[in-house]
Amino acid sequence: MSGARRGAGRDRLISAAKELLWETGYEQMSPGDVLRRSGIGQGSLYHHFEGKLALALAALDAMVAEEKAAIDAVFAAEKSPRQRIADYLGRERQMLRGCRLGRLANETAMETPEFRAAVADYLGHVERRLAEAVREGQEAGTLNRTLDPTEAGALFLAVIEGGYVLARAHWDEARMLVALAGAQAVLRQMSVT
Amino acid sequence: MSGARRGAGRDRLISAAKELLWETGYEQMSPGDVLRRSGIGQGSLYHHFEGKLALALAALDAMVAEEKAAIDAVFAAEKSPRQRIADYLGRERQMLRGCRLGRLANETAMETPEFRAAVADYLGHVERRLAEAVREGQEAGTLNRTLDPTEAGALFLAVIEGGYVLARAHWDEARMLVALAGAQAVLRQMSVT
DNA sequence: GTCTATAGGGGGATAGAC
DNA sequence: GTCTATCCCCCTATAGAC
Repeated sequence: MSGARRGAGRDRLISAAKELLWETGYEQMSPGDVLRRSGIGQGSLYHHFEGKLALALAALDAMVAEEKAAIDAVFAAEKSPRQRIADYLGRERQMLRGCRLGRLANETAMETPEFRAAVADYLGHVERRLAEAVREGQEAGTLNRTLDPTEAGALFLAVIEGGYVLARAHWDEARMLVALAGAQAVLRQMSVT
Repeated sequence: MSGARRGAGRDRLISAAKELLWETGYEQMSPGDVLRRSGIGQGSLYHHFEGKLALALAALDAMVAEEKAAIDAVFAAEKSPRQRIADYLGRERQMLRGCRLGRLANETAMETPEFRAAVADYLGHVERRLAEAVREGQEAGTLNRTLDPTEAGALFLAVIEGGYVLARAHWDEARMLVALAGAQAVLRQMSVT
């Protein structure tokens, strides 16, 4: 009773906000949209949250947790370092929708510290997992040292995030796939065996 | 007189719109903002343009023309292919502001064909220049063939566009610079001499 | 905790004088 | 071609009944 359980209304608001943040971004997401989509009445939003921003931050936190967990599954320790990176690169994606977190990078809401921190948290997590895998592979001798682990991690992540931009700009998944093929070729070049 | 000359008012509106599109994006740019910044009165905007979208498209076209010209200067033919790519990668950038065109990739206005086409035009132009340089270098024997020209062009562009996302997310230019260092290392790996 | 009703403000656009 | 005045709608938030 005491704070452990949260009402279904709150959760439905967060679910709707998560969908809308991905589909339209923060500025474009109006409280009215959230209410219509969640089927919840006007005042309830302001019972559970201080306002639109607080709701978005709650939704963002949930998205970050989900995406970090999905990333950790891709980077499971039992795989070889090279396989982890290959799986991340070749992962299934809804390319035309854009990265759930990265697509928010240009919203004015990024000026809000907690908002920006959530996006940075996710991207930093992926980048660290990538760098970690490269370092491990180099130490094990299965990846060569042509690229610095940190630089390689940033490179691979940037290709993905930039690939989303290309796919959306041309409205064509193939534009991301070409960039991805370049990254995969780089990974092959790094592979020793 | 007959259509050759455009009033100063129109140009000032476009200038203000160009600034605002870069600073805040399209959805966030209100006609009121444009008017305040340009110092022009209410009705004049609708004398020169059908509405906000038409103004933004005119501003976009101007931005694309400017940026393509700047890109063509970077890819001047008298440079070696490798130098052209290196100059593009190492180009001075306002990393925290984001790519003037690429930052619009996630706006809902991208659903408007002319809007999306402008962004795609710029990005396609850069990608072609990059691929062209790689192909030329390979034919001249100064770049090896570890990467396909098309894939390399997409890779380099995606790293830049993704680098902007990383820099903005962490609010730290260094995050883009690390990814860039990775791309530069890849370019070095491709260099024969 | 959820609802309906409502309010203030600004976004996007138009009217019409000068 | 430029200006001021004005309009309608929706965005964000609050009030208060149930």
